[in-house]
Amino acid sequence: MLNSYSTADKVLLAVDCIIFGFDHEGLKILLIKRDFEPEKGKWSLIGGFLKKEEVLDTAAIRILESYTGLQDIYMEQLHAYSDIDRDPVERTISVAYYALINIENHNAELIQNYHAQWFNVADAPKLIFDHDSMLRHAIRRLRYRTSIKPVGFELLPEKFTMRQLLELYEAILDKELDKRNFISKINSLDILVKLDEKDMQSSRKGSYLYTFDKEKYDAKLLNDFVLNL
Amino acid sequence: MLNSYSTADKVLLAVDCIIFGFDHEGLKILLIKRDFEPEKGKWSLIGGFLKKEEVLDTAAIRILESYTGLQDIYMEQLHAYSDIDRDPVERTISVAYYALINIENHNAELIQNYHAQWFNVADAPKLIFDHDSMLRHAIRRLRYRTSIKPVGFELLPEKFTMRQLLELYEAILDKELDKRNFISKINSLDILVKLDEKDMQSSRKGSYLYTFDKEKYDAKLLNDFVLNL
DNA sequence: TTTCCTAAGTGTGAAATCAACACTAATAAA
DNA sequence: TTTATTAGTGTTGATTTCACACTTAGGAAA
Repeated sequence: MLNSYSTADKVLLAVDCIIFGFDHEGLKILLIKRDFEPEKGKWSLIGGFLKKEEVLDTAAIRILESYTGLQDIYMEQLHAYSDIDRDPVERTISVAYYALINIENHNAELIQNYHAQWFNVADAPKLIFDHDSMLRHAIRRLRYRTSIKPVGFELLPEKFTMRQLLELYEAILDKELDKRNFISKINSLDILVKLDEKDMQSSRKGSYLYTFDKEKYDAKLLNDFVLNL
Repeated sequence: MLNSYSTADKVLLAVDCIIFGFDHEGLKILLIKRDFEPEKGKWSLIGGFLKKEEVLDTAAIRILESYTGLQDIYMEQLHAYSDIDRDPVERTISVAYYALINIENHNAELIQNYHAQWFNVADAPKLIFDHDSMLRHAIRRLRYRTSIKPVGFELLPEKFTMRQLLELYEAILDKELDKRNFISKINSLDILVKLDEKDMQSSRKGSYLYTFDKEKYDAKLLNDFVLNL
């Protein structure tokens, strides 16, 4: 009987988290060294099993915290991976989630205590199972998403300079952008507020700081505006 | 222990299929009347349970065939749904898939034998569980996808007129498109072949038939070209 | 056979957007 | 005071998008 709940197979359901971070060096990915078998000692995405009475979104948040100490990170669902032998121990389907976070906002020490570590996306080590393919997939999605909705909220400090925003986009898209064109496109979206304050770290002259205007940003988000960079 | 395979919960994993079809009346959705409890007799997406030794993509194809007789339909994964009580009988996570098919290419009688039925997307009945939300989500995805890659292969007969293609896009996007602009944009993609044949059904004058140039289409598909309609 | 009716087919110009491009200004350090 | 460094700022030509309307072909009807 096709539809019988009682005879249907049950499977393990895992959640894997693809955490992107950004700092002055570029776009990074957070990995952990597995401390259990199989593949103990190898690098891996942050993952764990879904609990029976738990929603996937929540599981992703819980699992991420349990392995890195990172709290309340908003993640988006990427894809469900179900190759038969993707996990050699037991048949496991994995739902991957991804997020973008500001590396500097999060306690580096804490993350280290958990044996998690940031890698430049470009030179991440080989990962276990099908995690490399998840990562590739997530990068593609991130680039695409960047062209539909502005990112930045999650990746930059509350106050940031135009240069930081530019570099963030360059890191995500992996290409150089024209400074003037970039600034005018961003300004035309009308989601940033220019502050009176300057950041004096970056140069003698100092550069103005901006913040996101959360209200305007949210209002615009509803209709997936396109940002052609 | 967080990582123990042996103590992790196992859950039922379902697959639900959102099958869009197109004919002269517009965009439709294929639904079945459930013939088992719970919600017996209500309209529902086509769904079933994943088998233990089965990949999700394959399960989607199998389940669709088992309920409709439709064979080898290519579907894309949409999203995994995991609300705790989404299925009142037992904790079930569902991975939704969607596809676009040409209604006329598929045996209407066969579909009926299985108690499946086409509905205009605009006036589909209320569906069980969270299927309404899956459907809304799928429509959004379909519209978005339309702007990145041309659809049509799956939805139109092998030979079709420009008007049919136009109407397909209008149905998916739910807006009117300018005939001349549409034609020149489609032509600029250079993926259609104009045949010497005319379709005489539609008018006295008759309109030229086209086919997709599969090779050119595939070549272009690789780099997600944007089609701004 | 002529007239009529219907949908097919076809091009242009104005407006908006995109992409390329380089110099001046401010300030701290030397 | 000079120097060195990054911030900040507009224009132009090219391209793309959008709005828009008349002619043509051919079957149907008279």
